[in-house]
Amino acid sequence: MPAAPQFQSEFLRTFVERGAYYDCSGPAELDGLFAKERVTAYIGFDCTADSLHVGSLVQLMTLRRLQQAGHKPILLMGGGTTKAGDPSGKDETRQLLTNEQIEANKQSILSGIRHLLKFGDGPSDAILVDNAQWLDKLEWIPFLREVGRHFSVNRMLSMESVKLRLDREQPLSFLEFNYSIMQAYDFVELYKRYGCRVQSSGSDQWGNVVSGIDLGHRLVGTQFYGLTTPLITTASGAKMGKTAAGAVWLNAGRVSPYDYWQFWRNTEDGDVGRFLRLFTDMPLAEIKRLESLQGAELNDAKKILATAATAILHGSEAADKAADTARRAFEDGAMAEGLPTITAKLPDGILNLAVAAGLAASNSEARKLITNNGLKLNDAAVSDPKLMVDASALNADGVLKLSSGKKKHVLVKPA
RNA sequence: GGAGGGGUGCCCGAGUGGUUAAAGGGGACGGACUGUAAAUCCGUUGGCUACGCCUACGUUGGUUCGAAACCAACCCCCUCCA
Repeated sequence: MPAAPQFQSEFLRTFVERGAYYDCSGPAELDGLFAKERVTAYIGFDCTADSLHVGSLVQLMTLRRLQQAGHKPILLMGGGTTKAGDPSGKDETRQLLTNEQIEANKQSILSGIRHLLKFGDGPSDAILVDNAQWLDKLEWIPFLREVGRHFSVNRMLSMESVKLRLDREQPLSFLEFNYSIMQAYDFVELYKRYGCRVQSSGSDQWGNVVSGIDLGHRLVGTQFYGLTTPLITTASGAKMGKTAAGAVWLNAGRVSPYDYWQFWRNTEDGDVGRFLRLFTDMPLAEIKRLESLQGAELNDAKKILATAATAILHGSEAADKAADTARRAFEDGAMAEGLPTITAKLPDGILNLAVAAGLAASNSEARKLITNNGLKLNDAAVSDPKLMVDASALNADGVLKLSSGKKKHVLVKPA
Protein backbone atom coordinates (compact mmCIF):
# COMPACT_ATOMS: atom_id res chain seq x y z
CA MET A 1 0.00 0.00 0.00
CA PRO A 2 1.40 3.42 -0.92
CA ALA A 3 2.19 5.69 2.01
CA ALA A 4 -0.65 8.09 2.67
CA PRO A 5 0.24 11.72 2.05
CA GLN A 6 -0.35 14.36 4.71
CA PHE A 7 -3.73 15.67 3.72
CA GLN A 8 -5.22 18.96 4.83
CA SER A 9 -8.86 18.51 3.89
CA GLU A 10 -11.20 17.14 6.51
CA PHE A 11 -12.53 14.46 4.26
CA LEU A 12 -9.22 12.96 3.16
CA ARG A 13 -7.75 13.14 6.65
CA THR A 14 -10.67 11.19 8.03
CA PHE A 15 -10.49 8.81 5.12
CA VAL A 16 -6.86 8.00 5.89
CA GLU A 17 -7.35 7.79 9.63
CA ARG A 18 -10.15 5.30 9.23
CA GLY A 19 -8.03 3.01 7.09
CA ALA A 20 -10.09 3.47 3.96
CA TYR A 21 -7.34 5.10 1.92
CA TYR A 22 -5.31 3.08 -0.53
CA ASP A 23 -4.20 5.45 -3.25
CA CYS A 24 -5.30 8.43 -5.27
CA SER A 25 -4.30 10.39 -8.31
CA GLY A 26 -2.96 13.93 -7.96
CA PRO A 27 -3.02 13.85 -4.14
CA ALA A 28 -2.14 17.51 -3.59
CA GLU A 29 -4.70 18.83 -6.06
CA LEU A 30 -7.38 16.45 -4.91
CA ASP A 31 -6.73 17.49 -1.33
CA GLY A 32 -7.08 21.12 -2.37
CA LEU A 33 -10.32 20.36 -4.14
CA PHE A 34 -11.81 18.71 -1.08
CA ALA A 35 -10.63 21.58 1.11
CA LYS A 36 -12.11 24.35 -0.97
CA GLU A 37 -15.43 23.15 -2.36
CA ARG A 38 -18.30 20.72 -2.21
CA VAL A 39 -17.03 17.83 -4.27
CA THR A 40 -19.24 15.49 -6.25
CA ALA A 41 -17.85 11.97 -6.32
CA TYR A 42 -19.19 8.65 -7.51
CA ILE A 43 -18.83 4.94 -7.11
CA GLY A 44 -20.27 2.40 -9.49
CA PHE A 45 -22.06 -0.85 -8.71
CA ASP A 46 -23.46 -3.61 -10.87
CA CYS A 47 -27.11 -4.66 -10.76
CA THR A 48 -26.60 -8.37 -11.20
CA ALA A 49 -28.24 -9.24 -7.89
CA ASP A 50 -31.06 -7.80 -5.86
CA SER A 51 -28.71 -6.87 -3.05
CA LEU A 52 -25.15 -5.74 -2.53
CA HIS A 53 -23.01 -7.62 -0.06
CA VAL A 54 -20.42 -6.83 2.55
CA GLY A 55 -17.71 -6.76 -0.08
CA SER A 56 -19.17 -3.48 -1.32
CA LEU A 57 -19.46 -2.00 2.11
CA VAL A 58 -16.10 -0.21 2.04
CA GLN A 59 -17.27 1.63 -1.05
CA LEU A 60 -20.62 2.44 0.48
CA MET A 61 -18.91 3.73 3.59
CA THR A 62 -16.85 5.98 1.35
CA LEU A 63 -20.05 7.52 0.03
CA ARG A 64 -21.32 7.86 3.58
CA ARG A 65 -18.18 9.64 4.71
CA LEU A 66 -18.31 11.94 1.72
CA GLN A 67 -21.79 12.88 2.74
CA GLN A 68 -20.81 13.35 6.36
CA ALA A 69 -18.09 15.74 5.26
CA GLY A 70 -20.60 17.78 3.29
CA HIS A 71 -19.75 16.51 -0.18
CA LYS A 72 -22.13 15.05 -2.71
CA PRO A 73 -22.07 11.31 -3.38
CA ILE A 74 -23.37 9.72 -6.55
CA LEU A 75 -24.33 6.09 -6.48
CA LEU A 76 -23.93 4.88 -10.05
CA MET A 77 -25.85 1.75 -10.85
CA GLY A 78 -24.64 -0.26 -13.79
CA GLY A 79 -28.04 -0.74 -15.37
CA GLY A 80 -26.52 -0.39 -18.80
CA THR A 81 -23.44 -2.48 -18.23
CA THR A 82 -25.50 -5.16 -16.53
CA LYS A 83 -27.67 -5.36 -19.61
CA ALA A 84 -24.64 -6.35 -21.61
CA GLY A 85 -23.89 -9.04 -19.05
CA ASP A 86 -20.61 -8.71 -17.26
CA PRO A 87 -18.65 -11.88 -17.99
CA SER A 88 -15.95 -11.23 -15.41
CA GLY A 89 -15.23 -13.44 -12.45
CA LYS A 90 -16.72 -16.66 -13.70
CA ASP A 91 -15.81 -18.85 -16.63
CA GLU A 92 -19.46 -19.31 -17.44
CA THR A 93 -21.33 -16.63 -19.25
CA ARG A 94 -23.83 -15.16 -16.91
CA GLN A 95 -27.43 -15.38 -17.71
CA LEU A 96 -28.58 -12.19 -19.30
CA LEU A 97 -31.00 -10.30 -17.18
CA THR A 98 -34.13 -8.74 -18.52
CA ASN A 99 -34.71 -5.03 -18.20
CA GLU A 100 -37.42 -5.72 -15.62
CA GLN A 101 -35.04 -7.79 -13.51
CA ILE A 102 -32.39 -5.14 -13.68
CA GLU A 103 -34.85 -2.46 -12.68
CA ALA A 104 -36.11 -4.61 -9.82
CA ASN A 105 -32.56 -5.29 -8.69
CA LYS A 106 -31.79 -1.62 -8.74
CA GLN A 107 -34.75 -0.77 -6.54
CA SER A 108 -34.01 -3.62 -4.20
CA ILE A 109 -30.37 -2.66 -3.82
CA LEU A 110 -31.41 0.88 -3.10
CA SER A 111 -33.91 -0.15 -0.46
CA GLY A 112 -31.26 -2.27 1.24
CA ILE A 113 -28.93 0.64 1.83
CA ARG A 114 -31.41 3.37 2.63
CA HIS A 115 -30.07 3.80 6.17
CA LEU A 116 -26.51 4.21 4.94
CA LEU A 117 -27.02 7.25 2.78
CA LYS A 118 -29.47 10.08 2.69
CA PHE A 119 -30.90 10.48 -0.79
CA GLY A 120 -32.65 13.60 -1.91
CA ASP A 121 -32.34 17.01 -3.51
CA GLY A 122 -30.27 18.73 -0.85
CA PRO A 123 -26.75 19.91 -1.68
CA SER A 124 -25.04 16.93 -0.09
CA ASP A 125 -27.84 14.44 -0.55
CA ALA A 126 -26.89 11.33 -2.44
CA ILE A 127 -28.30 10.74 -5.88
CA LEU A 128 -28.81 7.55 -7.78
CA VAL A 129 -27.81 7.46 -11.42
CA ASP A 130 -28.14 4.61 -13.87
CA ASN A 131 -25.60 4.40 -16.66
CA ALA A 132 -28.26 2.85 -18.91
CA GLN A 133 -29.38 6.44 -19.38
CA TRP A 134 -26.53 7.00 -21.78
CA LEU A 135 -25.05 3.60 -22.58
CA ASP A 136 -28.32 2.32 -24.03
CA LYS A 137 -28.39 5.03 -26.63
CA LEU A 138 -24.84 4.83 -27.88
CA GLU A 139 -24.28 4.20 -31.52
CA TRP A 140 -21.43 1.99 -32.51
CA ILE A 141 -19.63 4.04 -35.15
CA PRO A 142 -20.09 7.48 -33.60
CA PHE A 143 -18.99 6.07 -30.27
CA LEU A 144 -15.89 4.50 -31.76
CA ARG A 145 -15.02 7.73 -33.52
CA GLU A 146 -15.57 9.92 -30.53
CA VAL A 147 -14.36 7.72 -27.71
CA GLY A 148 -12.79 4.57 -29.11
CA ARG A 149 -9.98 6.42 -30.82
CA HIS A 150 -8.65 7.57 -27.47
CA PHE A 151 -8.01 4.06 -26.29
CA SER A 152 -4.79 2.30 -27.10
CA VAL A 153 -5.20 -1.43 -27.36
CA ASN A 154 -1.54 -1.79 -26.56
CA ARG A 155 -2.10 -0.14 -23.23
CA MET A 156 -5.36 -1.92 -22.52
CA LEU A 157 -3.58 -5.22 -23.01
CA SER A 158 -1.07 -4.27 -20.39
CA MET A 159 -3.75 -3.47 -17.82
CA GLU A 160 -3.62 -5.65 -14.77
CA SER A 161 -7.13 -7.06 -15.07
CA VAL A 162 -6.59 -8.02 -18.69
CA LYS A 163 -3.07 -9.32 -18.27
CA LEU A 164 -4.09 -11.50 -15.38
CA ARG A 165 -6.73 -13.14 -17.48
CA LEU A 166 -4.45 -13.70 -20.43
CA ASP A 167 -1.65 -15.07 -18.30
CA ARG A 168 -3.98 -17.54 -16.68
CA GLU A 169 -5.23 -18.59 -20.09
CA GLN A 170 -8.76 -17.75 -19.06
CA PRO A 171 -11.25 -16.54 -21.60
CA LEU A 172 -11.59 -12.85 -22.13
CA SER A 173 -14.37 -11.82 -24.43
CA PHE A 174 -14.38 -8.68 -26.48
CA LEU A 175 -17.38 -7.55 -24.50
CA GLU A 176 -15.47 -7.69 -21.30
CA PHE A 177 -12.49 -6.07 -22.91
CA ASN A 178 -14.76 -3.11 -23.54
CA TYR A 179 -15.76 -2.73 -19.95
CA SER A 180 -13.02 -0.35 -19.08
CA ILE A 181 -14.06 1.82 -22.01
CA MET A 182 -17.65 1.92 -20.82
CA GLN A 183 -16.52 2.70 -17.30
CA ALA A 184 -14.25 5.45 -18.50
CA TYR A 185 -17.10 6.86 -20.50
CA ASP A 186 -19.37 6.83 -17.45
CA PHE A 187 -16.94 9.14 -15.72
CA VAL A 188 -17.13 11.68 -18.54
CA GLU A 189 -20.93 11.50 -18.63
CA LEU A 190 -21.16 12.07 -14.91
CA TYR A 191 -18.94 15.08 -15.29
CA LYS A 192 -21.09 16.49 -18.04
CA ARG A 193 -24.32 15.88 -16.19
CA TYR A 194 -23.37 16.52 -12.56
CA GLY A 195 -19.94 18.10 -12.62
CA CYS A 196 -18.54 14.98 -11.01
CA ARG A 197 -14.76 14.90 -11.08
CA VAL A 198 -13.92 12.21 -8.58
CA GLN A 199 -14.37 8.48 -8.84
CA SER A 200 -13.81 6.22 -5.89
CA SER A 201 -13.47 2.45 -6.12
CA GLY A 202 -11.67 -0.56 -4.81
CA SER A 203 -7.97 -0.69 -5.59
CA ASP A 204 -8.60 -3.44 -8.12
CA GLN A 205 -10.44 -0.94 -10.30
CA TRP A 206 -7.48 1.41 -10.53
CA GLY A 207 -6.86 0.70 -14.17
CA ASN A 208 -10.41 1.57 -15.11
CA VAL A 209 -10.37 4.70 -13.01
CA VAL A 210 -7.21 5.86 -14.70
CA SER A 211 -8.78 5.22 -18.10
CA GLY A 212 -11.62 7.49 -17.08
CA ILE A 213 -9.23 10.19 -15.96
CA ASP A 214 -7.39 10.01 -19.27
CA LEU A 215 -10.60 10.16 -21.21
CA GLY A 216 -11.67 13.22 -19.25
CA HIS A 217 -8.48 14.94 -20.34
CA ARG A 218 -8.95 14.13 -23.95
CA LEU A 219 -12.69 14.54 -24.32
CA VAL A 220 -13.52 17.50 -22.12
CA GLY A 221 -10.10 18.80 -21.14
CA THR A 222 -10.83 18.52 -17.44
CA GLN A 223 -8.74 17.05 -14.66
CA PHE A 224 -10.50 14.09 -13.01
CA TYR A 225 -9.35 12.29 -9.90
CA GLY A 226 -9.39 8.74 -8.63
CA LEU A 227 -9.50 7.64 -5.02
CA THR A 228 -9.22 3.98 -4.12
CA THR A 229 -9.83 1.88 -1.07
CA PRO A 230 -7.84 -1.19 -0.08
CA LEU A 231 -9.11 -4.69 -0.65
CA ILE A 232 -10.35 -5.82 2.74
CA THR A 233 -9.25 -9.25 3.86
CA THR A 234 -9.52 -10.79 7.28
CA ALA A 235 -6.52 -11.04 9.56
CA SER A 236 -6.06 -14.65 8.51
CA GLY A 237 -6.04 -13.68 4.86
CA ALA A 238 -9.48 -14.74 3.69
CA LYS A 239 -11.59 -12.53 1.51
CA MET A 240 -14.07 -10.76 3.69
CA GLY A 241 -17.75 -11.44 3.62
CA LYS A 242 -18.03 -15.11 2.84
CA THR A 243 -19.54 -17.28 5.50
CA ALA A 244 -21.19 -20.63 5.81
CA ALA A 245 -24.41 -19.46 4.28
CA GLY A 246 -22.63 -17.76 1.41
CA ALA A 247 -22.20 -14.08 0.86
CA VAL A 248 -23.17 -11.68 3.60
CA TRP A 249 -25.86 -9.71 1.82
CA LEU A 250 -26.87 -6.28 2.91
CA ASN A 251 -30.60 -6.61 2.29
CA ALA A 252 -32.51 -7.78 5.33
CA GLY A 253 -34.52 -10.15 3.18
CA ARG A 254 -31.37 -12.12 2.39
CA VAL A 255 -29.46 -11.82 5.62
CA SER A 256 -31.50 -10.87 8.65
CA PRO A 257 -30.27 -8.12 10.97
CA TYR A 258 -29.70 -10.84 13.54
CA ASP A 259 -27.45 -12.83 11.21
CA TYR A 260 -25.74 -9.64 10.11
CA TRP A 261 -25.02 -8.82 13.72
CA GLN A 262 -23.65 -12.33 14.18
CA PHE A 263 -21.33 -11.88 11.22
CA TRP A 264 -19.68 -8.92 12.89
CA ARG A 265 -19.77 -10.54 16.31
CA ASN A 266 -17.60 -13.34 14.93
CA THR A 267 -14.88 -11.01 13.71
CA GLU A 268 -11.35 -12.27 14.25
CA ASP A 269 -9.42 -10.67 17.11
CA GLY A 270 -6.93 -9.02 14.84
CA ASP A 271 -9.61 -7.29 12.81
CA VAL A 272 -11.63 -5.60 15.53
CA GLY A 273 -9.88 -2.22 15.50
CA ARG A 274 -9.62 -2.08 11.75
CA PHE A 275 -13.26 -2.97 11.23
CA LEU A 276 -14.42 -0.47 13.84
CA ARG A 277 -12.59 2.24 11.95
CA LEU A 278 -13.80 1.15 8.55
CA PHE A 279 -17.36 0.12 9.20
CA THR A 280 -18.62 2.30 12.04
CA ASP A 281 -18.79 6.00 12.78
CA MET A 282 -17.32 5.54 16.23
CA PRO A 283 -14.80 8.21 17.32
CA LEU A 284 -11.20 7.10 16.83
CA ALA A 285 -10.24 7.61 20.47
CA GLU A 286 -12.96 5.22 21.56
CA ILE A 287 -11.82 2.67 18.98
CA LYS A 288 -8.29 2.88 20.29
CA ARG A 289 -9.49 1.98 23.73
CA LEU A 290 -11.62 -0.91 22.51
CA GLU A 291 -8.96 -2.52 20.37
CA SER A 292 -6.48 -2.50 23.21
CA LEU A 293 -8.63 -4.91 25.18
CA GLN A 294 -6.98 -8.26 25.69
CA GLY A 295 -8.14 -11.84 25.45
CA ALA A 296 -11.76 -12.56 26.21
CA GLU A 297 -12.41 -8.90 26.98
CA LEU A 298 -12.10 -8.25 23.29
CA ASN A 299 -15.48 -9.95 22.98
CA ASP A 300 -17.06 -6.82 24.39
CA ALA A 301 -15.48 -4.81 21.60
CA LYS A 302 -16.85 -7.29 19.08
CA LYS A 303 -20.35 -6.82 20.43
CA ILE A 304 -20.00 -3.07 20.15
CA LEU A 305 -18.69 -3.47 16.62
CA ALA A 306 -21.59 -5.73 15.72
CA THR A 307 -24.19 -3.37 17.08
CA ALA A 308 -22.63 -0.28 15.54
CA ALA A 309 -22.18 -1.87 12.12
CA THR A 310 -25.70 -3.29 12.15
CA ALA A 311 -27.12 0.07 13.17
CA ILE A 312 -25.53 1.78 10.20
CA LEU A 313 -27.13 -0.67 7.81
CA HIS A 314 -30.44 -1.56 9.44
CA GLY A 315 -31.00 1.25 11.91
CA SER A 316 -30.27 1.30 15.61
CA GLU A 317 -33.57 -0.24 16.62
CA ALA A 318 -32.92 -3.39 14.61
CA ALA A 319 -29.33 -3.46 15.83
CA ASP A 320 -30.30 -3.27 19.49
CA LYS A 321 -32.85 -5.99 18.98
CA ALA A 322 -30.26 -8.24 17.34
CA ALA A 323 -27.83 -7.59 20.17
CA ASP A 324 -30.50 -8.40 22.71
CA THR A 325 -31.51 -11.59 20.95
CA ALA A 326 -27.90 -12.70 20.81
CA ARG A 327 -27.35 -11.93 24.46
CA ARG A 328 -30.28 -14.03 25.53
CA ALA A 329 -29.52 -16.87 23.16
CA PHE A 330 -25.83 -17.14 23.95
CA GLU A 331 -25.40 -15.80 27.45
CA ASP A 332 -28.66 -16.83 29.07
CA GLY A 333 -29.11 -19.92 26.94
CA ALA A 334 -32.73 -18.95 26.52
CA MET A 335 -34.93 -19.45 23.50
CA ALA A 336 -34.76 -15.82 22.69
CA GLU A 337 -37.44 -14.63 20.39
CA GLY A 338 -35.87 -12.80 17.52
CA LEU A 339 -33.89 -15.83 16.44
CA PRO A 340 -34.67 -16.95 12.92
CA THR A 341 -38.05 -18.65 13.10
CA ILE A 342 -39.89 -21.07 10.87
CA THR A 343 -43.27 -22.65 11.14
CA ALA A 344 -43.82 -26.35 10.62
CA LYS A 345 -46.61 -28.72 11.31
CA LEU A 346 -46.00 -31.21 14.06
CA PRO A 347 -45.41 -34.01 14.53
CA ASP A 348 -42.65 -34.28 11.97
CA GLY A 349 -39.39 -36.17 11.57
CA ILE A 350 -36.30 -34.48 12.91
CA LEU A 351 -34.63 -34.67 9.49
CA ASN A 352 -37.44 -32.80 7.80
CA LEU A 353 -37.42 -30.14 10.47
CA ALA A 354 -33.67 -29.62 10.21
CA VAL A 355 -33.97 -29.18 6.47
CA ALA A 356 -36.98 -26.89 6.75
CA ALA A 357 -35.07 -24.78 9.25
CA GLY A 358 -32.21 -24.42 6.79
CA LEU A 359 -29.76 -26.16 9.08
CA ALA A 360 -29.11 -28.84 6.48
CA ALA A 361 -29.42 -28.82 2.72
CA SER A 362 -30.83 -32.33 2.48
CA ASN A 363 -31.99 -35.20 4.63
CA SER A 364 -28.64 -36.84 4.08
CA GLU A 365 -26.85 -33.80 5.34
CA ALA A 366 -29.09 -33.66 8.39
CA ARG A 367 -28.37 -37.33 8.99
CA LYS A 368 -24.65 -36.67 8.83
CA LEU A 369 -25.02 -33.75 11.18
CA ILE A 370 -26.64 -36.08 13.68
CA THR A 371 -23.90 -38.66 13.21
CA ASN A 372 -21.37 -35.96 13.99
CA ASN A 373 -23.26 -34.96 17.10
CA GLY A 374 -23.99 -31.53 15.70
CA LEU A 375 -27.77 -31.31 15.71
CA LYS A 376 -29.53 -30.24 18.87
CA LEU A 377 -33.19 -30.15 19.79
CA ASN A 378 -33.79 -27.75 22.67
CA ASP A 379 -30.06 -27.82 23.42
CA ALA A 380 -29.89 -31.60 23.71
CA ALA A 381 -27.95 -33.51 21.07
CA VAL A 382 -30.11 -35.63 18.81
CA SER A 383 -28.86 -39.16 18.28
CA ASP A 384 -31.72 -40.83 16.41
CA PRO A 385 -32.30 -39.68 12.82
CA LYS A 386 -35.75 -41.27 12.92
CA LEU A 387 -36.83 -39.19 15.88
CA MET A 388 -40.38 -37.88 15.57
CA VAL A 389 -40.81 -34.44 17.04
CA ASP A 390 -44.25 -33.65 18.42
CA ALA A 391 -45.90 -31.02 20.57
CA SER A 392 -44.22 -32.34 23.72
CA ALA A 393 -40.98 -30.70 22.57
CA LEU A 394 -42.55 -27.25 22.68
CA ASN A 395 -41.67 -25.01 25.58
CA ALA A 396 -43.97 -22.77 27.58
CA ASP A 397 -44.03 -20.21 24.76
CA GLY A 398 -45.08 -22.85 22.29
CA VAL A 399 -41.83 -23.03 20.32
CA LEU A 400 -38.91 -25.40 20.12
CA LYS A 401 -35.30 -24.71 19.27
CA LEU A 402 -33.20 -26.52 16.72
CA SER A 403 -29.47 -25.88 16.57
CA SER A 404 -26.65 -26.85 14.29
CA GLY A 405 -23.43 -26.59 16.18
CA LYS A 406 -23.12 -23.96 18.84
CA LYS A 407 -23.96 -20.90 16.86
CA LYS A 408 -26.81 -21.54 14.52
CA HIS A 409 -30.21 -21.57 16.16
CA VAL A 410 -33.64 -21.66 14.63
CA LEU A 411 -36.96 -21.56 16.40
CA VAL A 412 -39.78 -23.74 15.17
CA LYS A 413 -43.39 -22.77 15.70
CA PRO A 414 -46.18 -25.26 15.10
CA ALA A 415 -48.25 -24.32 12.09
C1' G B 1 -11.29 -21.45 -41.89
C1' G B 2 -6.73 -24.92 -40.55
C1' A B 3 -3.67 -27.50 -36.76
C1' G B 4 -3.05 -28.87 -31.79
C1' G B 5 -4.72 -29.06 -26.55
C1' G B 6 -8.78 -29.35 -23.22
C1' G B 7 -14.01 -29.80 -20.74
C1' U B 8 -14.12 -34.58 -13.92
C1' G B 9 -17.69 -33.48 -7.71
C1' C B 10 -18.47 -26.35 -4.29
C1' C B 11 -13.29 -24.95 -6.46
C1' C B 12 -8.43 -26.75 -8.08
C1' G B 13 -6.82 -31.28 -9.77
C1' A B 14 -5.57 -37.04 -10.37
C1' G B 15 -7.61 -40.85 -13.04
C1' U B 16 -6.98 -43.81 -20.22
C1' G B 17 -12.05 -50.40 -19.77
C1' G B 18 -13.83 -53.48 -14.01
C1' U B 19 -11.72 -53.39 -6.60
C1' U B 20 -14.34 -45.48 -8.88
C1' A B 21 -19.56 -42.02 -5.61
C1' A B 22 -14.36 -41.21 -8.35
C1' A B 23 -6.93 -40.15 -5.26
C1' G B 24 -4.90 -35.48 -3.38
C1' G B 25 -5.46 -30.40 -1.99
C1' G B 26 -8.52 -26.12 -0.90
C1' G B 27 -13.07 -24.59 0.90
C1' A B 28 -17.29 -25.74 3.79
C1' C B 29 -19.85 -28.20 7.87
C1' G B 30 -19.64 -30.90 12.65
C1' G B 31 -16.66 -32.44 17.09
C1' A B 32 -12.48 -31.49 20.80
C1' C B 33 -9.76 -27.19 22.89
C1' U B 34 -11.35 -21.92 23.72
C1' G B 35 -13.53 -16.34 24.38
C1' U B 36 -19.81 -17.11 19.63
C1' A B 37 -11.90 -15.37 17.86
C1' A B 38 -7.40 -17.41 15.62
C1' A B 39 -4.24 -21.65 15.46
C1' U B 40 -4.21 -26.98 16.19
C1' C B 41 -6.21 -31.98 16.18
C1' C B 42 -10.32 -35.47 14.75
C1' G B 43 -14.61 -36.57 11.68
C1' U B 44 -17.88 -35.51 7.46
C1' U B 45 -18.40 -33.61 2.47
C1' G B 46 -24.09 -36.44 -4.53
C1' G B 47 -29.28 -37.94 -3.36
C1' C B 48 -33.07 -41.30 -1.33
C1' U B 49 -38.58 -44.22 1.73
C1' A B 50 -30.67 -46.33 3.14
C1' C B 51 -26.62 -52.76 4.94
C1' G B 52 -30.01 -51.50 -0.65
C1' C B 53 -31.37 -48.24 -4.64
C1' C B 54 -30.93 -43.88 -7.87
C1' U B 55 -28.17 -39.97 -10.20
C1' A B 56 -23.25 -38.23 -11.72
C1' C B 57 -17.18 -37.23 -14.99
C1' G B 58 -19.53 -31.12 -21.65
C1' U B 59 -24.09 -33.25 -24.95
C1' U B 60 -26.08 -37.29 -27.82
C1' G B 61 -25.51 -41.96 -29.78
C1' G B 62 -22.41 -46.42 -30.25
C1' U B 63 -18.65 -50.61 -28.96
C1' U B 64 -18.52 -53.96 -24.52
C1' C B 65 -20.61 -58.81 -19.82
C1' G B 66 -18.88 -53.92 -17.95
C1' A B 67 -17.07 -47.03 -19.77
C1' A B 68 -15.36 -40.99 -16.57
C1' A B 69 -12.03 -43.90 -19.52
C1' C B 70 -12.63 -46.73 -26.38
C1' C B 71 -15.38 -44.88 -31.12
C1' A B 72 -18.64 -41.14 -33.76
C1' A B 73 -21.18 -36.68 -34.15
C1' C B 74 -22.24 -32.20 -31.85
C1' C B 75 -21.50 -27.98 -28.19
C1' C B 76 -18.06 -24.93 -25.48
C1' C B 77 -13.00 -23.15 -24.04
C1' C B 78 -7.64 -22.39 -24.85
C1' U B 79 -3.07 -21.97 -27.98
C1' C B 80 -0.76 -21.33 -32.65
C1' C B 81 -1.50 -20.38 -37.90
C1' A B 82 -4.44 -17.99 -41.92
